[in-house]
Amino acid sequence: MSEGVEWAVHCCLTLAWLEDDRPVSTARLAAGYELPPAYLNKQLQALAKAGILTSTPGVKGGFRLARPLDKITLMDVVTAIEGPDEAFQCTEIRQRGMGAEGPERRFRVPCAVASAMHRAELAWRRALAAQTLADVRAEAEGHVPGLGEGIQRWYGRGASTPSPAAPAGSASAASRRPRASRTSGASGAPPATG
Amino acid sequence: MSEGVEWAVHCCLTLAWLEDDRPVSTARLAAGYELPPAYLNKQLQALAKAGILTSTPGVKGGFRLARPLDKITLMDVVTAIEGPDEAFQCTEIRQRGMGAEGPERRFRVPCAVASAMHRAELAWRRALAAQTLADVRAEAEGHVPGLGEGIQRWYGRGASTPSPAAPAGSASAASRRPRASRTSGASGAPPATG
DNA sequence: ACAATCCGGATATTACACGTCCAGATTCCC
DNA sequence: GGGAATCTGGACGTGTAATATCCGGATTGT
Ligand code: SF4
Ligand code: SF4
Repeated sequence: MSEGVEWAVHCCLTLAWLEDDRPVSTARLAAGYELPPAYLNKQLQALAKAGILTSTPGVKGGFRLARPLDKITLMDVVTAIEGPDEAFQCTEIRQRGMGAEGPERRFRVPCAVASAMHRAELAWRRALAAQTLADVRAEAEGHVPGLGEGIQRWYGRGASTPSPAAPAGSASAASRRPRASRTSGASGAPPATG
Repeated sequence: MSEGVEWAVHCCLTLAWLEDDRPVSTARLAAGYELPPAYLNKQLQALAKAGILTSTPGVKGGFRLARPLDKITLMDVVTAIEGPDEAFQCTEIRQRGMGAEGPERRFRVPCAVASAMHRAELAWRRALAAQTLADVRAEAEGHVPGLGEGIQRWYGRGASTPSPAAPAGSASAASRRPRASRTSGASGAPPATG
């Protein structure tokens, strides 16, 4: 699964925590997590095309949530970023080699391998669709009570002026951080934050 | 998911359908599905290292099932080929940018995003672990009754001599078939065979 | 008018799945 | 014993897709 999913979930949650219907630009969302702004913009565009975010152009434009968090499931976000294809893609190797003789038999009958994989995929998708971003937000706030306020403070919301300079070090040495190698593993359990 | 999973499942089922404890070489398994032999060998080695197959070297060597089909789950095969990593890998973007201030808070508390994704992954793994290759085989035979006998015939089993020449066109124009493009989609439902 | 922003495509870079090849070890058959 | 067939494990090459950047165009606020 591409890391764009993680970015997308975090951006949606951030937009919700701001509790503010003013749109937030790609640059500011990217600075909040030190992500490459141009690439993050691609993911946000995908979320907008999927109807999860709405985008407004112009100098005070940006992105905002298209609907409340409890109407956005994790399945929505994953599908918007990853596309609709299933993980297991059948290559029809069964029709090759010893199965490539007469087209008489083995046609149109459902495949046991593919349908077994399909059942597992369905279980995954159901589990994703059963969890809304509101659930995730609630669980996160249960772990870290001050979360929303901290984010609002970092974004300078609450003050009517949109805070001319970014409060912290802004975006500087952002990109070129090679995604943590999958083999190295490092820490095991689901790590910090919420 | 890599196509090696499909190859692995088909090879295990084929070994079971042969109803014969003589090992089958990589070359013959590859010829049966027109797969690149050297690369299929890599997948079979992974299955052997996972304890699903046993390999015997030597001129009459090859691979055979290490245990009966009803003791091999789809989860076993997928893990053997794909490795143990979860699909969603957290990059800890939460610790960057606005979250990179003091190490005092947000440490060691479980992550809501990661654990939600983890729950979905667990559902997928449970669904895979609940289906054994024996189930898949039974479902396949329900769809195409003559399956096992046809495979045994193609492999020349039943005749005590291991059939000096491959019955059909053997392996010739095997590889270089670009895996069906994921975007093209083509047919929708789980396709033919079993 | 100008600046900030989104939009969408083109392009570059990098990681990894895919595939080949080779030297070594083991076993079978003559 | 010698040769052939096979597995083993690693190095290597290849091609595609994920990652990342860039630019021209359109839209909107000041
Ligand atoms: S048996 Fe199923 S998984 Fe295998 S090639 Fe046929 S359709 Fe694909
Ligand atoms: S909040 Fe969860 S998913 Fe996001 S960076 Fe932290 S641990 Fe990873």
